[in-house]
Amino acid sequence: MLDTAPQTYTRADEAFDCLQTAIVKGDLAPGDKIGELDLCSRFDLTRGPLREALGRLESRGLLVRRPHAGVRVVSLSTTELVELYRIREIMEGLAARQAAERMTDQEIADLQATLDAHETMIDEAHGQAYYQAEGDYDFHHRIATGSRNTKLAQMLLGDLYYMVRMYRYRLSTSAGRPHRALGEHRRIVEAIAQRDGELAEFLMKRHINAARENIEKKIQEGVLTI
Amino acid sequence: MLDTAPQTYTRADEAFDCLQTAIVKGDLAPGDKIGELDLCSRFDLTRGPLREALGRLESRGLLVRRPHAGVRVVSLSTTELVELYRIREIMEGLAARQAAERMTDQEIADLQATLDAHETMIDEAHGQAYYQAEGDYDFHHRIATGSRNTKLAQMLLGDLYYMVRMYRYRLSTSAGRPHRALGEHRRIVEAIAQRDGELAEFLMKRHINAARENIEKKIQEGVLTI
DNA sequence: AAAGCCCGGATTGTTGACAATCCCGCGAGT
DNA sequence: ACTCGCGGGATTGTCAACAATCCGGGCTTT
Repeated sequence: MLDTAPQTYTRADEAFDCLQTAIVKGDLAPGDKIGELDLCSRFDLTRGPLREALGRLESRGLLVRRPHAGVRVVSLSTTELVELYRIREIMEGLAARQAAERMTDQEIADLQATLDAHETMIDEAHGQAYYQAEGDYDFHHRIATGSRNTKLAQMLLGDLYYMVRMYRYRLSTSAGRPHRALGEHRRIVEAIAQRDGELAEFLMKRHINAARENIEKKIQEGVLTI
Repeated sequence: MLDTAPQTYTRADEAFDCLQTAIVKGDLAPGDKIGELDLCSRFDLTRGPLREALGRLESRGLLVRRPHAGVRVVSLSTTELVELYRIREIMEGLAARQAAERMTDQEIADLQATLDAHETMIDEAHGQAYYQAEGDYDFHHRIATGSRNTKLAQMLLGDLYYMVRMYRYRLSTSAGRPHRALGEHRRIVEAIAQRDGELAEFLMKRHINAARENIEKKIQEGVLTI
């Protein structure tokens, strides 16, 4: 047999995925105290694998656990959310630079095609910010893996993105930003296509910085309450 | 009773700490395949808490696990080790900048005192690189926490440092570097004391960059074989 | 009346046994 | 002789019961 790929999928992995998506989608809101038995019945699991999954999620910072006192979904303060974007800024900047140096021509072509798809999606669905959010995630995902930096991709994809997405559904990317963000994406890809790592890094950092300022503005306006 | 502090220390935490230090100290070498029962008897644990700890360590990237096939200590390639330093460079740079903006005067004074202690330690123990390594860890540790950036500190202290320390004992910080490194530390602290975040970031990035070049040189010389 | 203490109930942490899966050495076939 | 397939054995994944610890309501006390 030549199915070297999927190995097997253990119950703990299942529990991990279920919980992670539940947290990201907002089914488990930040600050919620969640009982182990509740989770077991909800996802049809037993406590063994569940506890292993809880350990992993705690280690990634999505859950906080106090011994004998239960486990809660992490609740970021506004300053912590902003700090998260400061980290994203530098890490994605590095990813963009290394992606410009290392992505294959095929990967770059795919990336451009992805942006085209996003553009039609945005044009078709006015204000349907959901697709934009998913598209944005896809874009950053490809660059992270394109960096060929294992640990960097792991930290971005495994830690930061889930935490960002968990808070993003609340502010439902503001009206004007999708078009502007798409333009920024385009210019980043251009820099990558020209193998200009320095420029790609600069543009990516500015892109994330703009997103951060957007969020800070919303917080100050009181639109975004955490 | 007013012992609000230590809560309780669960067996899984114990397992986690034991394994982590065993990996960092080299008792469990990279690439080793480790059986669960071996670990249980070695640390006097049972498999439940152990598996939870394994999950956490896997999530942090210190272990790799294949379902039904056992768990191995992660083994970094030379390029992955170098990439790790690229990540450290930008993250510690950010930490230094934010530390310059946010550390208290008391913390800065303590940091300077720490450096004085390191200096006497280095002078006393010629070539005893171990203390230098620990001192270096202490220095970076203080700056990470001084950044007041929760997630950043968590990523540095929880993920990157353990991985770096795990490989550091092999190259036993080269002869000339301790003094030079101490000088670099001193200048970083000066910048922090003057609240010059930009300079602190620049100096820290250059400091880590030098460490990376040092390692790359060793690898090319064939001294450091992974 | 407000604050502090204590106890019962529920939840978490831990354990040992059971079932499913993979690795390794052996034999058969080419 | 080398490759391929196949059990036996060991190891991992999973489960359900046991023990330890924390939270909330009622009571006493000042």
